[in-house]
Amino acid sequence: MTTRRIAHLDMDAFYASVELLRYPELRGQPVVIGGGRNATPQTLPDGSRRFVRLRDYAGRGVVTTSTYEARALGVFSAMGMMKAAQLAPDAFLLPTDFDSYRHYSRLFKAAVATFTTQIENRGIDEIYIDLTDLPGDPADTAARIKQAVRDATALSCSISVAPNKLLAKIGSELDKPDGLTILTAADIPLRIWPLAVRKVNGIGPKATEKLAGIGIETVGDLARADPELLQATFGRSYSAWLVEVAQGEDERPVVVSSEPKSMSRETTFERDLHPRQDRSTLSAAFTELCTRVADDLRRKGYEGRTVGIKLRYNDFSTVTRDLTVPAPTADATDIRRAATECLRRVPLDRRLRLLGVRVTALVPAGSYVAEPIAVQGELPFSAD
DNA sequence: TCTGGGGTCCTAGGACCC
DNA sequence: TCTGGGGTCCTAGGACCC
Repeated sequence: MTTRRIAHLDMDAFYASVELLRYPELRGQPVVIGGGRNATPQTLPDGSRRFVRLRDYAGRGVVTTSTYEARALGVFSAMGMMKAAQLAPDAFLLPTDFDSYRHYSRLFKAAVATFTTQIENRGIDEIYIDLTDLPGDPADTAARIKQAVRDATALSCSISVAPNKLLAKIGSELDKPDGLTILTAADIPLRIWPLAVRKVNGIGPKATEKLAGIGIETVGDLARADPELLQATFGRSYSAWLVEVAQGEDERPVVVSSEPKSMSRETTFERDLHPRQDRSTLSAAFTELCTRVADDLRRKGYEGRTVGIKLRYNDFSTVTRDLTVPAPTADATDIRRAATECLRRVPLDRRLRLLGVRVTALVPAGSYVAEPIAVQGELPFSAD
């Protein structure tokens, strides 16, 4: 078996870096991307721009991303905006502009595609690349890819080349920003084992806490852990995966194409809404969500058979309900009808923070062929 | 003034079928 | 008497990722 050469490419502070292309005067400043439209800078009559400071922002929401200068002040992705404002009141705030980020995402992916078709999308700002069958030194190829991305976008990225996706993903974080990291199996004890388990893609907050509970803080601790104890703590499947992770093992292939499994829209309200007192507001929002999901489905050419809702109450507890309908649909009215059925099965006695609508069990539009309807003679019982 | 929005994958129980 | 077993679908929840 030959050793694979898998690269992970991660754009550096992607959203923030795209914003700095548009607002170069903010370069070198702590900048936070988040906020809604009320974070949009104003252009003054003299042509200069007036930016919103974090301390002036009022509202719900979390930090989407931040520049390295803001991170130095302790402001990271997913942090509540209010907490971020306490840490960095003078930081500049900008609204998220997904259209722009998608544009630059297409540009950098097209640049990489001039090297190979063996690319796996992992969201808007990162990809895996299988370099195994490309001629030449993988480190040299990675350096050329970085340059091609810079030429196409004026943005920097970090790349790691490793024997598998697990290690490549970890590696691209080791030398950020503008990093190029080569990892081999020999690097595992020296460079991987000292890392906190949280650095592993797939070990999140909950697993990190449970691991800490049995004295495991680093990947090295995990490598030395008793497999029986891991199994007792995490179950068979996840513990087996943890054992592989600790050895830097990962056989997952680079998956070049995949079909979407679900499409959804959800919204967090400016203030919590009461199902009765705010009935008309909620109803309008509900219809809007159904319409947007239907539009997404149509635009991308899919239909779905399972319609679901998601409610988040004012205490942040979340419930979901779903309903499978006889034939797939991308129609807003059908979706709303099914979603309304779901709503009937959920307690509506408290204020709602969030409402969401989802369609799953997707098939390409038009591919569905109806099941023949059973005729009476085939029923297992007499109809009369 | 805690805690977004769009996803994937996994688990687990019950229904239902053979 | 004592309680098959495998497979799939549906539903609900949760962990995790970007």
